[in-house]
Amino acid sequence: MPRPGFYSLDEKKRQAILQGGEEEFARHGFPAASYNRIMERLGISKGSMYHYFEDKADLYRTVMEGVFEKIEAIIWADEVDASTEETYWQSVRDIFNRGMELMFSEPRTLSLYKGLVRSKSEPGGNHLFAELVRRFSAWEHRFLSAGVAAGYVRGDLPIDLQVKLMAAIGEAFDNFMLGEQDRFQSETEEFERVREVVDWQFALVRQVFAAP
Amino acid sequence: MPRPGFYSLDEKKRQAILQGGEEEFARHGFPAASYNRIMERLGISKGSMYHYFEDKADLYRTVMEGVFEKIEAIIWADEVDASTEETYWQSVRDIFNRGMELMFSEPRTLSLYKGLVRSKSEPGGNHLFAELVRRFSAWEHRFLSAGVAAGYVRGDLPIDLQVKLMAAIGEAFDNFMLGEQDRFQSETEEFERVREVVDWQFALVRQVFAAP
DNA sequence: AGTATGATTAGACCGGTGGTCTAAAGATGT
DNA sequence: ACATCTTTAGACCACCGGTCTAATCATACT
Repeated sequence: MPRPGFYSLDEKKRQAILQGGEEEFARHGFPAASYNRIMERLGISKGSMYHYFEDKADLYRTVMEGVFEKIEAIIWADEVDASTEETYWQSVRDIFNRGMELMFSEPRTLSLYKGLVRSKSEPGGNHLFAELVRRFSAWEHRFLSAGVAAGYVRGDLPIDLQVKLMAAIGEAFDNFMLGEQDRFQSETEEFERVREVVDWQFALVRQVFAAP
Repeated sequence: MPRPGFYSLDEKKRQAILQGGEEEFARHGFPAASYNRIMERLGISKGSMYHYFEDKADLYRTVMEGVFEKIEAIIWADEVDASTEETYWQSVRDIFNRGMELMFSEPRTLSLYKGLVRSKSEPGGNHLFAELVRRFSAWEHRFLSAGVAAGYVRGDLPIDLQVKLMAAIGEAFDNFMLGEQDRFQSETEEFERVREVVDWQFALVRQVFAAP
């Protein structure tokens, strides 16, 4: 958590700091991001920065709070509709679509999110952000549980495993798209391709997680 | 590639260096591994080390060559038998079993492998080991292609995507096991649990990749 | 007005990182 | 014995995250 000094700043400066952090962390990921560089680019002295935040990880967590709220507002806006099997999978489909939109409207936000998810399996100080990761995956946990409870999602595999599988599949598709993205001539062409791949992803997810 | 100086060393010293690198890289992963620490623990001066290898990444690549050979020898020992659908999936199953054995007999080798696979999607200098990652995934590519050619593996998704999916599913299961591993009282108990989870994994892989 | 309190600054400093470079020592061939 | 080439140790560099000090500035209280 940020130190009190951070909250006594005016809104504008606070936003500037968070934005500066976002840029650096999105570009380099947490380990390679330079705290010194963030201060320099913001024109804030080291002393002040350590007056606002405990350390580099503290700023990172604070930045990720904002990311979390954005993603929560956009992707997880609606509750899952588990009234029928079709409405349930339609809800899942909606989530995928909103994720796709986010990829175009706020690629940096998505990049930050992915960086966090990736960090969970790193050796060394991976426990630093465990709590944050847990918060992020809580939603996925929630809508999968709802599916299991309603009998639409398979119950033969542990929920935790299914959550990890869902994230892993998403990452595989993301990486696949990343490898393709220099082939596109126009943004509309890219958009069409992304829509096709998201179709595949949704079909696969339904195939994998649907109750037999 | 190591400098000539490395190859003019006697076998014993060369092995000691590679082993020292293995330990450090397995414990901390490439980014957090300390090249200085490796030299200290080996009792080799910095000047010498830079006479043997271009840089930290050079040693890492060389270490990973050895890992690659070990994995190739153990896991990919036999060619896939695509004569019938059942022999094909049995081949896949064998690969999973051998991977499981490796997890117990040489956890460090597997840890190094996983560290490399993880690095592929990191921002920043991820391209450093792209060639290495390609070599590692070549085998998976090969046996999936054989499956597609024989009509046992689905052809509606690009092979590259399927390879990534296979790796992602493996990672998800690995992470799941990692989260469980402190619960076990005995090694036989752990072994039983691992066997169960690998059963799930194989069943899921067959479900996902089998041609419809 | 005077003074205390806290915010902010620049920058020295610490132990660590990967990487460069120099100068000496060791080995080798003639 | 001398010159050449290899190998060595370790000083040095810029950077990292983080600590600390001393000086400055602004605000608020007595």
